[in-house]
Amino acid sequence: MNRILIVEDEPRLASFLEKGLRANGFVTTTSRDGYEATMLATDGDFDLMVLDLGLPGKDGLTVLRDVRSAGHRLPVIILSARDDTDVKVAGLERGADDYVTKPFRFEELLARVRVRLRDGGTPERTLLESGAVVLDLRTRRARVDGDWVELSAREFTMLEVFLRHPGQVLSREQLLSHVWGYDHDPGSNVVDVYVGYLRRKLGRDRIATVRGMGYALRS
Amino acid sequence: MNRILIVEDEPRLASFLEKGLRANGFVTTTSRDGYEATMLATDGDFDLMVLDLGLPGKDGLTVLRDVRSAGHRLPVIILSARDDTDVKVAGLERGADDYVTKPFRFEELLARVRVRLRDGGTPERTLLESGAVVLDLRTRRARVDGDWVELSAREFTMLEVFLRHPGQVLSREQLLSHVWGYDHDPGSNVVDVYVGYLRRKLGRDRIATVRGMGYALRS
DNA sequence: TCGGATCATGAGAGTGCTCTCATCCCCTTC
DNA sequence: GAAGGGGATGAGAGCACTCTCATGATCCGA
Repeated sequence: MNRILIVEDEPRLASFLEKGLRANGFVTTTSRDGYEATMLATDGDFDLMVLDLGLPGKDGLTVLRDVRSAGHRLPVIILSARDDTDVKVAGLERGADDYVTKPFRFEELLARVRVRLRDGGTPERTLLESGAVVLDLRTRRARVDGDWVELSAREFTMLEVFLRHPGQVLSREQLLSHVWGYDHDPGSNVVDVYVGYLRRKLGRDRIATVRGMGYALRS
Repeated sequence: MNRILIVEDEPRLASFLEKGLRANGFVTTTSRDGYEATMLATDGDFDLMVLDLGLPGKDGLTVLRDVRSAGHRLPVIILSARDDTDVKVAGLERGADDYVTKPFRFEELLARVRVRLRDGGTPERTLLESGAVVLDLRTRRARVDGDWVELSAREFTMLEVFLRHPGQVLSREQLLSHVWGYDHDPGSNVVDVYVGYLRRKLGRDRIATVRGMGYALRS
């Protein structure tokens, strides 16, 4: 029986979270105030905190910082609005374990709550990076110079291959087999096309053409 | 430095696996024969085995069974053809840890290899079931009476909600908020439509209509 | 500088997913 | 058995993704 602290000021969303988590067997306590939330998280024995960043009064990130600096290691999942991307990154760097972007499906939150309660110690590797390019393996998005970019499935896999072979020149055949599978038509120029797509999204110079050889990610 | 035993008779695929795994820092040994493979897996100190089911001579499943009955717990990832579904299930039940369906992208295999090498003890929960319906959380497919069914993202989430609330009657509002999010238009009949899609795929009688209340999964 | 090889890219076809809308069906109740 | 409400479903719009093809641009060696 896991205890979850919900920190959310908007009544409709708070109730949505309470109902959903309780229906799934969790015990919840809700606070709509940053100061109270800090006390509860510090004093009470909660197993996890769901924390909205957009609180009036004491800000969510401040709550997080205070709880952490009091030495508490309980897992924290942040709820943030879709567009404050810098805040999100800052949240993760300052000690949040995960985040969900509003508006979200309940099952999405639930899955992350379960993950964080399951493996107490193992923080999953969700970020791959090289230079100014960061790839979030979970959300399938990339961050380039601080801006988030949405990627399609193919684009994502291709960038993942580049990031897992940093600086290396990858031939079209290698990319084909890694991204498309081992029995794909070798006459296709689909690799070129997707390099083009990635360049459009990541920036022109991020992927270098090595004439006669293939492509390489610049770092 | 992890050692991987590749058991694959088709030269092209064997080479594809060798190259890919080596490029990612693994040490590989390849065997194209079931008898030799059993010996290697039993004697040698491998950290993981990639095992093709479609071997000539001694069959892959037999290899797996023999290795297991010799008391070895090394992680085994099975490669199987797309359509022998019963074999696949049987493989998992007889002691394989994971499987990949041919033809596969290399990154897919790689991800699973990494997972199996990371958490030595924790078998991830990847199957949800109720009665004759089994949902594979990883591949986003459902098995109904032994047949695999492909699901779209929405269909998948919806079935997941049903399976996580076994036998329970779920209102349209509950389904809307769980599957579509908390701020979705309540006047939509999209829930009805997706129940229809699921029925088409799972079988007419799998989801019961409770007039005036909502829907429930039959078990 | 010229020409061929190599690469880049716009256009567009095909597909699957999601959702709305309107109509049809069926169940219940009187 | 008729009426009304709730549910089922076909049609189709809109969209994103994937990939091919053809053309245009660029590079590089002779």
